[in-house]
Amino acid sequence: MTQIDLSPKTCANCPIRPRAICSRCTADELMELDKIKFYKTYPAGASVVLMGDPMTFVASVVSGVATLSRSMIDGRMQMVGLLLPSDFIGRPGRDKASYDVTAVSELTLCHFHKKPFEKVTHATPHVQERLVEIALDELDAAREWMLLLGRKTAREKIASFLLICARRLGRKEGESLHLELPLTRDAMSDYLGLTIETVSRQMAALKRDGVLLLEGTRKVKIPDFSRLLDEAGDDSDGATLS
Amino acid sequence: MTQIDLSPKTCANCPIRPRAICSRCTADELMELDKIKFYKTYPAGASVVLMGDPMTFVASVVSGVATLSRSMIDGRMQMVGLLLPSDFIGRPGRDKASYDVTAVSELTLCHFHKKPFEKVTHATPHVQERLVEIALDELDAAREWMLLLGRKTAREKIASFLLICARRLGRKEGESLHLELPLTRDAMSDYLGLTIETVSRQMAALKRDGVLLLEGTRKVKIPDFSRLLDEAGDDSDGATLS
DNA sequence: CGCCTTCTTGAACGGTCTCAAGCCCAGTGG
DNA sequence: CCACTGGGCTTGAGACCGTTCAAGAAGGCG
Repeated sequence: MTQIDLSPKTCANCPIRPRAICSRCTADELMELDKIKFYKTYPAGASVVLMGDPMTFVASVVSGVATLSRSMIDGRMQMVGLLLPSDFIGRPGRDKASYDVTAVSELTLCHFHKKPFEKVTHATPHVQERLVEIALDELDAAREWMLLLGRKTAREKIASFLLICARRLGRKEGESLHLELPLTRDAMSDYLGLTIETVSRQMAALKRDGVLLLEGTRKVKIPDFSRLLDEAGDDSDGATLS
Repeated sequence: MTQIDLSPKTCANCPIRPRAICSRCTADELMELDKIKFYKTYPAGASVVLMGDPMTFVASVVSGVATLSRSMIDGRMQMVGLLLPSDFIGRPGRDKASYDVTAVSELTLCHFHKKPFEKVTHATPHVQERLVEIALDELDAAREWMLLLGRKTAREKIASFLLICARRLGRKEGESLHLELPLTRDAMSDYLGLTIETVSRQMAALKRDGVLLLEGTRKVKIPDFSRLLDEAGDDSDGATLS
């Protein structure tokens, strides 16, 4: 989980450029952004911001995994977003955080001070444009998740989660698909609106039924991808893998 | 529910201007938009678009209520958005509908042909800017809803729904707050991730406990707003009413 | 009036949660 | 080497909340 990247951090060799907020930027625009950016690495488990905190920056995930979550006064919590490399954190035009952001693995962010970022935003339509796309993509993901939370069974929820992970993190090896889960069972339960016990039981059930193989608790093999699709209950949105 | 508006439909007397996609536009920009817009009214119950349909337009809700929903092959469905006047439908840059859009009351939309709208979007930063805001607001609402779907009890779900309705549709009359529910029990159940029976039972329970009064099935009085806030389980986000 | 549709109410079932142990494994210290 | 510890995970038994199935009430409208 703890990968050490010794290469210098510059826009030129940035691994997330193709999908990030700056993907459409010209060389000139990149230089503008470059002036106001800074990198920071958080250890696993660290809190990046807490709901209600003043937000003085926006950022892109460069490496690692973070979660967005909301919680109720009595402690119940629901994860509302999973942030993987290239995902964007923060909202221009709002000065208080609407969610808790937590690093679940070692996490490196590319920060922009918010005020200057907003200026750049107004001046460069390419950033604004990409921001609309990102926001609308996240909106689609959130709504997909609403269907999962409101209507899917525990088993379908687990299968859907594996599907999402497989699409973004999986690697084909021969016939089957390998992936390493980015979350603990506990975090999975927060994501899926379940308890940790139910997550554990359903993982066991899917294993028993041959939908997946487990190596340890995090490494998963999917022998038959279409089987997983069925289990997730989605009306197959094509795209076997990116 | 069926209001007939005989006034001529023009941007000049548009009731939703302050919040709509065009709210920031200058007179010149409005004229550009005016060229590519057209109004259309749908009867209650009509389908506006179905998931997967080609989307040739985007639109704003002028009057009436519409819902966004997704459904699974076996018929389970989850509402993922409630569209009230001034809300925006559609997504520039995508040509297939991601959800079903349904009119739940008589519904009037202000349509823009998508292609020309996208051009205007690129040319006028004010529209782009407002689009980012709208998308991010919807994202916040969707994530709030995820907390509700994943973690709240049936009773809390009903109370939260009433709260949302009260905030956007309620009118103070003396001490108490009056509002007319925009949805049937059935649509409420789709929204809240419940069954219609549970909705009915919990409405009855809230009535029994004095949280609300019912006149018929749609007209609701809230004698004590802060009581409703408690029942919803939210960490009071201030804003008693608009 | 009868016939819709919408809503309410009741009884039984079942999926998920709660509570409580116990397992596995890595790390630590004797 | 072992014993101990703590975190993450699994497993079991029972309770509970919301669903399912079924019937009936309340309007709206011919």
